[in-house]
Amino acid sequence: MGKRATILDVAKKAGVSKSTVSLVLQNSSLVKQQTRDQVTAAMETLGYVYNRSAAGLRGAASGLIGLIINDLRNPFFTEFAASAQMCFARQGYSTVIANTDEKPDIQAQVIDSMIEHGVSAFVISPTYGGEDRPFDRIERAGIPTMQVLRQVDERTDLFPFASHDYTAGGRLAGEHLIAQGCRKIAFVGGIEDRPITLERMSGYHEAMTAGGLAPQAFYGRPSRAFGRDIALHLAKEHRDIEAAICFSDLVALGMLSGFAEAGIRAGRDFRIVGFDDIEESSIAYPRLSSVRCDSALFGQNAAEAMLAWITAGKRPPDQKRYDVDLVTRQSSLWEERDV
Amino acid sequence: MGKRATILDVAKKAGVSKSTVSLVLQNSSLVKQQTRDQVTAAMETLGYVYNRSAAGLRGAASGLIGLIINDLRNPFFTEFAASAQMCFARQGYSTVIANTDEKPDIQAQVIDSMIEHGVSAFVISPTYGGEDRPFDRIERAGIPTMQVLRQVDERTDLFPFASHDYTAGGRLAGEHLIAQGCRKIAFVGGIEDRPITLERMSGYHEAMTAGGLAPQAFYGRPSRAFGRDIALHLAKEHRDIEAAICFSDLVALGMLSGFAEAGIRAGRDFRIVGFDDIEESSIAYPRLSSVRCDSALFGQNAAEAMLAWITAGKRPPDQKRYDVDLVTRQSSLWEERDV
DNA sequence: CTGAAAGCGCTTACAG
DNA sequence: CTGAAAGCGCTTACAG
Repeated sequence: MGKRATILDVAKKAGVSKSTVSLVLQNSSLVKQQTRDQVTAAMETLGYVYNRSAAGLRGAASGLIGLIINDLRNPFFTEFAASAQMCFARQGYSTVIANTDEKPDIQAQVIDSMIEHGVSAFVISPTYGGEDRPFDRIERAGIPTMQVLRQVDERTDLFPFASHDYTAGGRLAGEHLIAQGCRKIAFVGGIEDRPITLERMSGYHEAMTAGGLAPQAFYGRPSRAFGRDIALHLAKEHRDIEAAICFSDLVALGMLSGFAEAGIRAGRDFRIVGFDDIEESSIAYPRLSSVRCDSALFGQNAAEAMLAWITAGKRPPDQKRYDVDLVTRQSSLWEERDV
Repeated sequence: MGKRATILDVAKKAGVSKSTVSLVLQNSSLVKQQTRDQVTAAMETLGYVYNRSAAGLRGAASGLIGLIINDLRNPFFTEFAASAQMCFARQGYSTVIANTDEKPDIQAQVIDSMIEHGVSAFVISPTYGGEDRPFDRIERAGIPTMQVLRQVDERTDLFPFASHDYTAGGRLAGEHLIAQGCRKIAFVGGIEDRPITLERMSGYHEAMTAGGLAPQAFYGRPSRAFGRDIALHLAKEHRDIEAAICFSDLVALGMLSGFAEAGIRAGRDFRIVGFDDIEESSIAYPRLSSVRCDSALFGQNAAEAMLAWITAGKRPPDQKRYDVDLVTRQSSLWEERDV
């Protein structure tokens, strides 16, 4: 295989100095086109590949973005991560991704490791819990960092936060179900007292209060399995409840499955609205109504915000909430023509 | 924020030479415990972080693994990627992940970029198609590389291939449905003529031939949407077909949804077996029978094989097929007690 | 067990 | 527009 070619080899081949080669690499306008072409040709024939370690040592940006996700298996986060990664890739940035699986110690380890690798920026959907403040290491390293989807560090002036306007989403869902004539509407899923749960519920509370109705919550893991279980539970013990706003589509899809099992017709006997609008929701049966938080778009927005920060120095605002909207489908407004 | 501490600072603080600090970093046994402790303490108080760029320049392994996935949004691959990444992380390796979205040009770009970053190894679930052989750049760079789940380069002596024993899985599924008394059994989903489709079908063909039955295939994208559409199609045009083996669980889950919509009771009126056994299958309604290809375990196995290669020089075998088994659930063997 | 020295492949002022 | 020189923070023989 031989040794990898260096800029010195390229310089010799092209008949210029190595500084010139370096300048070509930076796309500097100091080099005239003809020289540039010679150098490029030499790189081509030598099979030269840029050595980023060497560049990094001398102070150049690594072109590596650290993307840390609390639960990469959840399609909501997968979609976000994949979209952000592809947006970074289009701009020539590579993305180091790590799944922390909601474990603070893994998150701490992964952050340290990425700092060692010299990531130019962090985008983190963090894990809750853990002893010390997880971002302190990052702060010391002075690496631009955005927290997304979950805010765990209050210093948003240091670590700007971006998420969806969940409160508005919960309100839209609540108002919609009330407009459908539902009175007993439950909120299903989400870990009690977590910020996201509180946000998603707060809009629901507002809508219920405005309608003079009493809210009611069934907390639990935001998983299909929980949704299924709660549907079976409601079918047995709470036949009075007419509708549910779910913490996430995963929960809602699980409820769809559970109601099917219990012989209850979702959309008719029981109305359901999910949260997130993942791809599956639009083809489930019945089609699932959901508060759309466009993950793909959000991933792209977050990536672009970060790129603007590290390339143009434009720090994102401390807090940014992206709009959501309600997509109504069969599960909350069955009509005969849908059959 | 000040400048980041270097080994020189640590050495001064600990009252040793910088070589000693470096040795401590390598966990060398040449340094006695007391010295090691002093150095470690100095690193602690200085907030020293290891600079991998510098180390990489001097020839040390980067500790970076390149993981390239053709479709990161598909839970089958997400599960694999997340599991492999976490396995690498446990051994102190960071993982650069890229989703190629089945696009050969993105794959080529991503490979180049990762080579620049000096990844120590590649694990690739490649994209089909594209002009030139995508692995040639890797070969020149001499980076250990495994192709997983899809074989696109015939040189498995250079790029060992690991996957599941799909043929056996198809056979198990076929034999099972025949044993259930089905005669007209279709194969649904998968792009025609792709190696994986051929593998998954071949076992089905074997089983059908052995049973004196005629195979029949409906090709298509391995998505929920396709499964839903084909179920609606079968319900209208092919009421004679009694059962289906699906290319993937995604297709099978889509069929479940489509049959529910068409008023056909999956598991009773029509039997279905999926492929992959993703998490959702065990809680879908009806519970989906599936050929289990344990993605999480496979991801771990692949990661461990790669780690053995780069740390102990043990190259994986040219071809490795991991066993699969059939998990039978309601969708293929409904019985009254299941109700 | 520890220290002094060279060098990995780049980038960055500084001259010319 | 291009060249010579220094140096980024490590690792690696080589002495001691």
